[in-house]
Amino acid sequence: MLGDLDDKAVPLADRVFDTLLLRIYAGELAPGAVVNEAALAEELQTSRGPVREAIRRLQGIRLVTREPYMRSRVLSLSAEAARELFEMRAALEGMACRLAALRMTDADIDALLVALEGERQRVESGAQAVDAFDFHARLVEGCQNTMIHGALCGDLYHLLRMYRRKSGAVPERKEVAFDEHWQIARALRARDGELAESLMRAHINRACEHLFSQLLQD
Amino acid sequence: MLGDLDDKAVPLADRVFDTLLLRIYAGELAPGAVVNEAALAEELQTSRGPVREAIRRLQGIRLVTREPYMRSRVLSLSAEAARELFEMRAALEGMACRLAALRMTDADIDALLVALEGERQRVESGAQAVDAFDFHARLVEGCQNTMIHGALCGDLYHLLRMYRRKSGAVPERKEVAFDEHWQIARALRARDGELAESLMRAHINRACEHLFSQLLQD
DNA sequence: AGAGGGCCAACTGTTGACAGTTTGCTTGGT
DNA sequence: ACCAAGCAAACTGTCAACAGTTGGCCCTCT
Repeated sequence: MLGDLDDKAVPLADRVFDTLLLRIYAGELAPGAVVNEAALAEELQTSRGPVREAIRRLQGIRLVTREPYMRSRVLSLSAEAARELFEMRAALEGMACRLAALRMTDADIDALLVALEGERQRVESGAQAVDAFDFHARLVEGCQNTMIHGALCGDLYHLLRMYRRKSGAVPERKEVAFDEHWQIARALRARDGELAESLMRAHINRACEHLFSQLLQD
Repeated sequence: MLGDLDDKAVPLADRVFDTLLLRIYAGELAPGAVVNEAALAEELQTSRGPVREAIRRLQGIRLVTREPYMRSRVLSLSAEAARELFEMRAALEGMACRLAALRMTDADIDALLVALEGERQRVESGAQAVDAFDFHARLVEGCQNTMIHGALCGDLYHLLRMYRRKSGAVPERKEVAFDEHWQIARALRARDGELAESLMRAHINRACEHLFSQLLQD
């Protein structure tokens, strides 16, 4: 009863969901690929029930298509959908930024600035920056709106990752992104929500254009 | 082969989903009420499979809580969650408005103005305005972003309906709402996305405050 | 009488079999 | 060679039984 601490029962469907999400991230389930309940069930050593449930959840967050009786496929990425994704992100993350400027504590903002400075040194020293520190995530948490947080860090983030993967790993935008982050942080410090929002929107628009330029090289 | 046009097979799970959604709307499944798979299955003359799937979909759009092995309940409404909902709506619908100002055709905007004028006459003549004409829905379609459209007319709309129900039927805000709609439409006509967005945000904020004043009367 | 622990009922999670629909291949006709 | 109808395999949807977990009831002990 001492080494038996895994007493939190995790439903199979949840684990299958995580597995499929990882496979989509890894490109193992590439965009457009069919998602077969029976095949996955056999491969993952389970029955079709949990697999079906996991697929339905993926359909719920739009990572997999759904059409009754027709086999579902991993979402295929289009430039049009990417545009929509970034427009939605600009709307939500801009608002998150505005709210964060009103609601984050001084201590939180200071901590953010410190982390940003650490990031700068890491980038300058040429070390491969660990992505562990995520400026955007901290900001979105700072807005104190779980609904916006859930949308940005959930559904939208999954989609964004798919596009990032498609256009190859992030190539040399770290320095310019850092400057833009720094500007936003200063707006937060000045409690200027209006400015913070428009800076964040511009930042996201530039990221969008950058991704498009990568995308159109095919 | 002529009267046999219902050849679209509709899965049971979909119909159960619609049924449950309607029951939540109607208050038959009130906020906080437990949602029992077996009981619903028996009542709806089906097995637990489709019912389970429908519940999982409701959980996906946050209308029902989810916690493994624990009975799920219809979301209970809080003032905090209402604030978050309106903040998110302001972000998305504001952006939709801005984009619509850029993308709607002149014809579409004219049609919107005509419909708005018809609405005005209907309101002035005292006739119970049919809610069929929805200014917001038209606008959101005009932004040509299916992702934002899906979020606003899907998940968020379901939640909004629950709050509207809780605070009783819309009491006398039709005229003032009409004026605000008119202002927004004029901004669209002038192709002023910036103005249209801020007008829409203000409009939503006022609706939010109005709902809060109703809500706090308990 | 109140607190703590163990049992039972009800519910959720999982499984394998069965039913209905789609898809692509085959087959016959032109 | 091409097209259409039809057939068969594969897949999704549905079901009923079984396994695992939770929450409340009752019983005991202090």
